[in-house]
Amino acid sequence: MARIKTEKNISRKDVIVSKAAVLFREKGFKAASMRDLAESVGVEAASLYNHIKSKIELLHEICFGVANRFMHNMEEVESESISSIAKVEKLLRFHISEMVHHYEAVYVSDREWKHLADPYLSNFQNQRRIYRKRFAAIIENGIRNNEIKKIDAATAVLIMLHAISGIESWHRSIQKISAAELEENMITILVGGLINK
Amino acid sequence: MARIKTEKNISRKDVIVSKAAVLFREKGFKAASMRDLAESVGVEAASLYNHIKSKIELLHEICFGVANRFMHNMEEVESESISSIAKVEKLLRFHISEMVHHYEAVYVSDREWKHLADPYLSNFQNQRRIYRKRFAAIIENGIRNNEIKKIDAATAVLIMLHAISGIESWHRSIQKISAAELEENMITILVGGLINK
DNA sequence: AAATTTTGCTAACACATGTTAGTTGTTTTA
DNA sequence: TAAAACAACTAACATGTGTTAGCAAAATTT
Repeated sequence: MARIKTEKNISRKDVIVSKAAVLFREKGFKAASMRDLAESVGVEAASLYNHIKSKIELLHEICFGVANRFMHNMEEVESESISSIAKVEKLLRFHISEMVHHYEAVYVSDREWKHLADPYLSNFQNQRRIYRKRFAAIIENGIRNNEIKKIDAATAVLIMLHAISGIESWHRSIQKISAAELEENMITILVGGLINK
Repeated sequence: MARIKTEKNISRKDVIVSKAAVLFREKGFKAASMRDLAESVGVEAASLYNHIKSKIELLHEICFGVANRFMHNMEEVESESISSIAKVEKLLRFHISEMVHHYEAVYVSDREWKHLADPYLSNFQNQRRIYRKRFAAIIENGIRNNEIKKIDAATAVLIMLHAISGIESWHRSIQKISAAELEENMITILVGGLINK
């Protein structure tokens, strides 16, 4: 009867959620079974239910954990008194950093949220829509004061957010450039495409 | 005993594959059941097997159909005698157009290929890697003759391909800008970020 | 019109899945 | 150290899954 190992301030539930993120990223939410997860945790499937309510709860935890971090950052950036381009750059750098350092959770939140069930699903979609709107508002501000090219702000947001999710391929690639280099390259291309030269 | 309706030159199998693409896009490969598919085709689940070998065969058809179209276009673009930037732009416009007009299939091929089984899986991954390499080679060429900024070509490819997959959000959005407008915006931002001004 | 092929149906199987019940061992608390 | 809480186990269930077998009707070919 080997227990799930935990460190200080990390509950057994946290361990399970984090292993779930790895598994969901690898196989997708539907294809990953509770028995798979149990094996990766080192326990029988039924034992997981001493710590969690259901499989879908794991997806909630992952998705909303990520969404909350992004929302929090958005608030911080909005409140700063810097140029629109600088705000965009800050948001992008945060996205890149999250994708690099919390790869599994961010990836799962990005790709597997469809499997959430209402009311969580609507809630999540709402948060996303609001986030994109606020991102777009920053760009529109930049367009108004001629920092940024006259483009459709919503399209720009869409491009940038999805571009960053491409870091997935970087994660998997064998001969990676460094994370710092990756970040600079992405900023160069993405912000470079916005600036009104 | 109502038959699956077909038009000239469209086999019943084609009808099934195309309905499968819609369903797989909507729910994901694993979550979409053969009974779901049967219903959307207007037939009992078992009847599907008069036309296809297995569920996974549907994914093969979708993924390789898309991959082949892209590979074919790559060959065409490579053979033209135009600038590197013009080649990149042509490739991007093709991607955008495919995403707009064959939304479901392209989306599924992009997101659900993980569920392919070997040897198809390796084959598909290979094709993708090769495609990206050739795309990167075009960019590297552009860097060498100063058309394009000095950036990591692989990162640029990664950004652009993923950026385009963001058209998914455009497809779902309620108040869309026109497809043509979308295309111009994307080209402006993506190619604008590359050009060595 | 007869023969053959195609395409649909019902029924069923074998298997994997998420989850619960009930029990036993292990930690923590009093 | 006894009691209470926690966390693991085995067994099992209900349901959903992809798929096959066998048969009937419709279309196509001869």
